[in-house]
Amino acid sequence: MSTPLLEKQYNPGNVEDRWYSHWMDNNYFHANSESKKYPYTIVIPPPNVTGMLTMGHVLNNTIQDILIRKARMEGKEACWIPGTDHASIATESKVVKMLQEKGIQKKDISRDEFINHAWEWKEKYGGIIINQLKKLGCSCDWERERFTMDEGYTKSVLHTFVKLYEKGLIYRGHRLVNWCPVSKSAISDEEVFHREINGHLWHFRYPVLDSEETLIVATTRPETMLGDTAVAVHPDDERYKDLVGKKVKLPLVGREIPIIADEYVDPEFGTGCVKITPAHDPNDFSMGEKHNLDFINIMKNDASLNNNVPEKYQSLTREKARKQVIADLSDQGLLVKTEDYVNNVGYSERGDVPIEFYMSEQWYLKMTELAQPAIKAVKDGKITFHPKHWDKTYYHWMENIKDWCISRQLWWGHRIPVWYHKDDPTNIHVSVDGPTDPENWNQDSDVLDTWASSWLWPMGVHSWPIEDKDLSKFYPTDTLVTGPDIIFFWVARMIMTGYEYMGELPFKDVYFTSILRDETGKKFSKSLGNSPDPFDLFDEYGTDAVRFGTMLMAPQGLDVLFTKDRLDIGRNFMNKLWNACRFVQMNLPDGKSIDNSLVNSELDLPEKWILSRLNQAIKNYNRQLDRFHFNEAAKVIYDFTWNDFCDWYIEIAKTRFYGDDELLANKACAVSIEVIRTILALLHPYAPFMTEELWSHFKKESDNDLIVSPWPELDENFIDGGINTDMALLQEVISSIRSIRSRMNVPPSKEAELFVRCTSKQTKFLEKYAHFIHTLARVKLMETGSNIDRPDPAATAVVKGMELYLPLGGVIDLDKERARLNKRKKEIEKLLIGIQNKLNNDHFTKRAPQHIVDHEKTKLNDLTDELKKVEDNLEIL
RNA sequence: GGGCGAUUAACUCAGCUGGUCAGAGUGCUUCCCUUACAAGGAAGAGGUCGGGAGUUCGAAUCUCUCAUCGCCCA
Repeated sequence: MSTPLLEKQYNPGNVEDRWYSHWMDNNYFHANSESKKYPYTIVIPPPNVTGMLTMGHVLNNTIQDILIRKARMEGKEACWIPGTDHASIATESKVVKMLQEKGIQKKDISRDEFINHAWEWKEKYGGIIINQLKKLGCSCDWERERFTMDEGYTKSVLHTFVKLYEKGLIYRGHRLVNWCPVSKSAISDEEVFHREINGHLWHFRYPVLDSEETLIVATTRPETMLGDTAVAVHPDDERYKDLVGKKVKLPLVGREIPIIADEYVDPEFGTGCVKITPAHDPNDFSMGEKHNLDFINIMKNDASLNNNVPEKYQSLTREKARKQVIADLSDQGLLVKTEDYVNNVGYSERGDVPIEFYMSEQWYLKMTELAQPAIKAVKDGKITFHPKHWDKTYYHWMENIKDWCISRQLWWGHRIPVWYHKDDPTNIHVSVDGPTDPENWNQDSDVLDTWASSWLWPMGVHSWPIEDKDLSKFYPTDTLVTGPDIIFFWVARMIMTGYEYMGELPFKDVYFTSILRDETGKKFSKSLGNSPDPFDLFDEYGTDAVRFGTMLMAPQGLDVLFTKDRLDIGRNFMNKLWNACRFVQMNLPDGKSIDNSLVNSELDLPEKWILSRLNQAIKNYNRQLDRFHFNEAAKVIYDFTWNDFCDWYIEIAKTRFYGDDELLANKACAVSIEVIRTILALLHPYAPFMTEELWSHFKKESDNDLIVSPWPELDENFIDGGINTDMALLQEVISSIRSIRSRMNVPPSKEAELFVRCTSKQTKFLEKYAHFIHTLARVKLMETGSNIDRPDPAATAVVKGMELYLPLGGVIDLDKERARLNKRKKEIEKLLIGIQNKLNNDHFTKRAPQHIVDHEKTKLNDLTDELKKVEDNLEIL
């Protein structure tokens, strides 16, 4: 342990990259599928291949790293499989934009050319987030890194499609989809979010054919009237009963369309008379099917109007078309009124524009059957969600699951493995490798939804569908750590594929992380620009401090209001531990090694106490980690290190180091090192870099690097309630004296005298530890005993029946002293009333457990005694 | 409209199986550059645990209800 002296401050920049390379060079992250060790596996939620590290990634991946590093230290075959996904829509839109900047339009180049550009883009930016994860310290098995468009993974995806198709679960359907006019693709329900928009409700007059009458319809989307094929009223609505079966002449278009009756119409809404546009509204769509109406699609794929509307409106954007329709109806006197109206508009998550409901041919996957085993797995407790309450959200979605539109009108992604015969397009070929005579076939031009590839992740990262050692060793995985926002997209679907293909769950525990928000409660997002760049934070605070600080502030299952000020806690803690180590290192005896076995020799109270507290900390720490309470585990190690070890034990150890008893000093040294080594090991998963650096100064020669050192073992024998009580008494005595000194403004340099009236047992105790009292409270113990007279004037404190007197002569402020004693008196009286009420209650003494009753009795005695002493002292003043 | 969650000190939050004077960090006040650390040390002020009701010998904790805020779904 003759390492160079630590610097006064911890400098993260100097150590982080060095240790990461060292770990990589030693292959510590790699998991061996031949190993006899019990596996512990995590698959990373694959980030978007062209994405950048966000604070959300920091939170999420730190948790995974904590789990995997702990498992590794516990002697498991720890395997954390990293990778990225191809993020079909996101990547394609980035590539389209990049090409546009170069003056290239997507429509002007071939599919192959576009794909080549996309791969170039992926090669250029794809590695960034991986390197960022390395900077964060993630101990992933990089040899196992996967990308969802790797050759093998692609085979898995296509294989799945073929299997599901053959099973009859995949079908092609012509229906309304959520259409994003920006990416010009269908999107799933989950990719649509709703926004409240202050819009209008327009009332139009439609003339009834062969009649003087008119009907008034109300709509929030006037432009769609160009596609109306009916007007509907409620069958029981007396106002319109006579009109049902007649026709209206659609203004602007001139089409004659029927007036139909349907119970779906709400007579209370608007005029009770609604326009029906089956090709552009889901409700109208089903009504169209029911009443056999015409379906007139009036839009192109960018939501501008097509040739199915009068020439005047063709090619107008939907916004312009709306204005024009309103103006024209108004000119013809058919606009009755315009009301303000708040409606909920669906937006495309990716394009951030209102979606259209658009008729198109898409591939769908039937979900109900797949969902059943997945529901059961959670119900039976085979898969546990943390926090638990997410299971309700999960059940609700799963039990009302709808068919999944899995095709996307994009080029970047897994192309659907379906071929249509050139002579007869109804002749379909479905296979992974395609037809043997490809010249006679056209492949479907769509690609699969990205989630239809990432739902295979826990098995697809291996060789599935080929069984091999990796797959059998590392499937199922143990824990999935992800955000609750993708519970449907990803988590639920992985459980389905797990059961469908492996016949087994994909993971046992799912930990849902907090959602990070800024100080004002807004979600961190790129578009708002309110998310700090993690790398600025790493530079400013050190990566370990960011990791630790983030974990400390992330409560389970709640949102986190993130401010970087809160990382100060992390940085200060790292510095504190660094300096505690530095101090111990400075006090190592020159040239001699410390006999570690001294830890097990006969020890004095402070040493026994710190080892007792240490083992309690190990116990609590393990417990909090086992139940995925990462913030509370962080707090356990923080409190122990700072409050017990630094504030008390090290201060006591100083008296050993500066004293003249070499054996005591050596024992204190051995115990300090033992404690430090244990703290470093426990903290390593949270703060891998600094702990490894410190470990290199404190490890025994025979020790491995910390990352592969054993997890600290809990020894319950060290946990000793009696020791804790004794030490608490000593601490209370010292604190009380400090409090008096501070209250009376006694300068720290001045030593005071202390008289104590107490029992002979307490006398023994105080005399035994007089040295600590002297050093830590800066008083000289003068006299103790049952018949000590109170010096006058003196400040007093009552501690567990002991009366402490500090004769401070002129510095005593009698008013302050009286005020304080009175305050204490009131506190005690209030407590006593509470206790007496309990003890006078027969129900309490009869029904409460004996130890609770006994405890109340003890409290009664102690407080009564203290009250008397406080009162006595008040009287003297 | 349905579901989930939150409400504890000035701020941000812990508080597990109901029981041991309701805790932490930050901020605030006072003192201290004491030879590990001023990114530090010592002491201190500050809370009818959102309101109401109930269960219980006993409720921050369990139940109901109301209020406010947030999220998800339709």
